[in-house]
Amino acid sequence: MNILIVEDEKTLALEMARFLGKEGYTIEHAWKKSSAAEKIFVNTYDFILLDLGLPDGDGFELLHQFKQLKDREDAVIILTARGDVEDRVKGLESGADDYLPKPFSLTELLARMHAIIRRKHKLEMNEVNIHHFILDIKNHKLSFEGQKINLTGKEFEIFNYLVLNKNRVISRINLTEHVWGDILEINSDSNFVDVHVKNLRKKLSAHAPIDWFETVRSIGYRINSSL
Amino acid sequence: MNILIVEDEKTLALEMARFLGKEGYTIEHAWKKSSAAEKIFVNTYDFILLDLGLPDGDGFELLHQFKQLKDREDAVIILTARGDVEDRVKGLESGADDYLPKPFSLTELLARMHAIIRRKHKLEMNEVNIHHFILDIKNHKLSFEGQKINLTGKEFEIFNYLVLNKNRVISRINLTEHVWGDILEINSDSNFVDVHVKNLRKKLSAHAPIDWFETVRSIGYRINSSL
DNA sequence: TTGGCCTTATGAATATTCTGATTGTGGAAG
DNA sequence: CTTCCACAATCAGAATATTCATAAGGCCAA
Repeated sequence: MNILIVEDEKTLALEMARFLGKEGYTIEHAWKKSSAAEKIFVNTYDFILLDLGLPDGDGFELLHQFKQLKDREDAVIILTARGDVEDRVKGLESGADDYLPKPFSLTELLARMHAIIRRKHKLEMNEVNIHHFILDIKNHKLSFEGQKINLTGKEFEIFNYLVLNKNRVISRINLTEHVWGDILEINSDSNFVDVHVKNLRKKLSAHAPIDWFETVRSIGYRINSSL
Repeated sequence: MNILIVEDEKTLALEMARFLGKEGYTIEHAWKKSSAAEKIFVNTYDFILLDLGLPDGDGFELLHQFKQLKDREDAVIILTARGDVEDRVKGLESGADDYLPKPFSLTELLARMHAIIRRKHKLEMNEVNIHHFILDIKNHKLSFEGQKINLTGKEFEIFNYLVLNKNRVISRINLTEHVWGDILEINSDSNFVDVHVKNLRKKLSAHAPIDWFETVRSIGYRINSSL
């Protein structure tokens, strides 16, 4: 999953990036409203972590601009100084998904993010069940009938993304965007996605047939919930 | 589906082409108003993505010219710099189907396109029901009473195009244009359309009679919604 | 420095598309 | 009613495109 951190306080931003990076998220920064706007218009993110007090403008304006965009799924979490009850209300009314008063613990941020994922995908827990495989989003674990399956970082991210978007075709480009983030140059006719998918499939199919994990030729991949 | 990209900024144009290409669309470019006009008069497209600021003229003029043509179904999406509220209003009044302020994310462009398809064909979702076959346009999936049917790319495109234009006769040329795009050189004394139609029919008729999938002799094909 | 992971490179395997020849068919002309 | 012809359908194999599989090299974190 890819995240945009909009935060001018660099120490905090780096700390967040480091922490979330270790959790397997792909991070991008923006220090100012202007650069944040550019990024938001051009890319899509799974999460936008938005500080309201930016050097060159109000974060609310940015949120407002973002909300004008249609068909966007990005979850927005507002970060701001404690006690601004005004802000909190205003933020949520403006369409933010959650609000986190500063200072906050990174653990709490993560918990909120997980909660949002649950909500968005209508999950009871931070687990998804696919054909008897159990994907534990929170703990980055995958198991099959109690048996643990060790996936590498990229493998997990790919599986995670495909499972959360089950029954939809996910193009390689889309997958790349969300798993690798911005890195895709215009060139990049590499096959790293295919390689990871192949390794992932190998690990999965060691436990059970995975005919529900389809290749959609010349487009991408799709995981079907029902066969 | 075939798309005409009218955009002079080549980096952006190529990026769009690459992205949409990988999503299964057939792409054509035009860098200038003049060449765009030529193409628009000669061919028909499913989508025309129109940048307003062209080197040799105003994109509006082009849009205007296009709107003079009758019996054209091409959807037009205007691309222009953010904040040009004038342009926005003018564009939509001139008969564009949607408006996308630059910069934009490719994912969003795709979402808009799907939305337009839905709107044009009065669909609730990106699905069409034909005689108990369910065609899932967005996810490149076809099924019959729960049973999945595997179509190749061309087969899917053909079926898709015929179904969206059901109850109309579609000539081979028309079909070729939309499925294959510009590629048809003077060569095409071949019967590749027939071959794909035949294969498609075979896969369909394995599930149910398809007397609603007619051949109109010396013209082309037609799919009837009611029998 | 080591071990695991990610990426690149390459060729094999597979699926799809196209070609060209051949057979089948509707319907107009006689 | 039959014949004939242009067009459509069918078929199999060649050409192409895409994906899968394997392995090696590089990078990063411990």
